[in-house]
Amino acid sequence: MKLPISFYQRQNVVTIARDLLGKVLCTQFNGNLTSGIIVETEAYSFVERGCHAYRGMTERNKVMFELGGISYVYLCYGIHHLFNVVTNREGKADAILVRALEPKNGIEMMMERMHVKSPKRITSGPGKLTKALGIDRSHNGKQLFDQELWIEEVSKKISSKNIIESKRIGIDYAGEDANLLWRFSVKKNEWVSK
DNA sequence: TACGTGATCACG
DNA sequence: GTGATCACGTAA
Repeated sequence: MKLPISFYQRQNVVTIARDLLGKVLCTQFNGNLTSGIIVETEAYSFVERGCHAYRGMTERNKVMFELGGISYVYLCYGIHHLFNVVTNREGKADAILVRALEPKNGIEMMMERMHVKSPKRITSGPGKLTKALGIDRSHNGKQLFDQELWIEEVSKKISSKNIIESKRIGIDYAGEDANLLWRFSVKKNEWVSK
């Protein structure tokens, strides 16, 4: 079942980042379904320095200010497309970076997109999973309740004792806010990024 | 540890 | 316009 839009429109981005673990991120382009179980996320909120929206709205981050339930995809280091889920109400610019997946459907297609012959660590990192699922900036601002890009709920939920909290990666510029334990990952899951 | 890579942002 | 910066990944 696709997650309802109300899932994304709650106000606590940290809670939603935890809740996303165990959900399934899916894409379907030209009939090719690819998906993976979300095993690592990071929360970002406009109130703290780690967030792109901290200094207000720009051309790049404007979709973060829209009502939750859409994607925010941007190019990082000139090479990698990073996929985020926009949450909260209009004007409250929060988002969750999806950092790693455990591959589920369409593994052959993912290997083809990655130009590799083995699925080993094929979706273990935020730049890699977008490439494996075929996500790029053309999907920025897209509704997460549609035919090409969505997130599904599966029966089993990750219990809180199996969730590891840690500091977010690669935001040294954020000062004290870099110490927030807003990165969440599934304990002992081999697909978590290194 | 070092660096490729190009859009973006804050200057003027 | 321009230059510094960057929510990564790979090689070494």
